[in-house]
Amino acid sequence: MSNQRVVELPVLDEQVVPCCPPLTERPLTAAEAERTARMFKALGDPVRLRLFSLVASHAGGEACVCDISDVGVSQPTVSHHLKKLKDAGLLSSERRGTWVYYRVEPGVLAAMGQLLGTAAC
Amino acid sequence: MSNQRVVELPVLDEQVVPCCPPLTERPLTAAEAERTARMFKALGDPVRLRLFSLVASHAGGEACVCDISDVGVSQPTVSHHLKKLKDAGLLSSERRGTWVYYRVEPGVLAAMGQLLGTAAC
DNA sequence: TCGCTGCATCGATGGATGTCAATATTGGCG
DNA sequence: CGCCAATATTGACATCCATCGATGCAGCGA
Repeated sequence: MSNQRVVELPVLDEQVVPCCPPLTERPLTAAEAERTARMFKALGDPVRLRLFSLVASHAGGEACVCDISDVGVSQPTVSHHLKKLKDAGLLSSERRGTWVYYRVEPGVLAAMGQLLGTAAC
Repeated sequence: MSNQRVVELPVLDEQVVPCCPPLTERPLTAAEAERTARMFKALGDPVRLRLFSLVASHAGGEACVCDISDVGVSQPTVSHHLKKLKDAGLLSSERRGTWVYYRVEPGVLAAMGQLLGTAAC
């Protein structure tokens, strides 16, 4: 690292939570819509929505895959959907021994709530 | 089905706004997830999300199709997406003369906000 | 080291979906 | 009535996506 200017790195950390003003405030730009739609799309499947709510409502803020696998589809399918939720920035995962734990990425619920204009306490 | 027990008909009138407790409170049932996912799915396309935000943020609470058609796709595609948003219960439409006006179905934003747990002022 | 369990990845497949051009429909206006 | 503008519908097409069985891989315990 020969660069001595220490920038605040605003760089990478803007893709997870950070989206947009309320939908009712002004029209989304194409780019904003592109990013935001990914989150909605991720929750736009019944199985994924159930998985997400299973994780979100689980005690301790996290859930082992084995705790939430009973949603009526095969194990590979569950794994596939969890990956999608993770790719969309809604969940994160951590392996601990034999098991893998998923938790809701902090801030996501608030961010989506803000989009809907309901976070205006 | 010879059962004569008259149930309260929770049947038809529960499809528009009315969904579920916060995702963080308890896991959604399969049926709840099915209904709810439809809304998220409808917003899970960039073009639809832009159309929705165009309507939602438009002065007067409604927008003529001609006001929101500039989203980079053809006219039939715009019409197609508006129909989907309508079918999902997110928008309603009304024809006035030559033009058709779309508006956000009342309560939807609040309902989705509640799902995300952010309506707890 | 071997085998078992929990989870992820791969490859295939049927069905859903976004898109457009062409066409139909509806209403206003001469 | 006849034409035009604004939307909707139809039909076709390419792509995406949810799903599964088979397989891979990582930890754990015997």
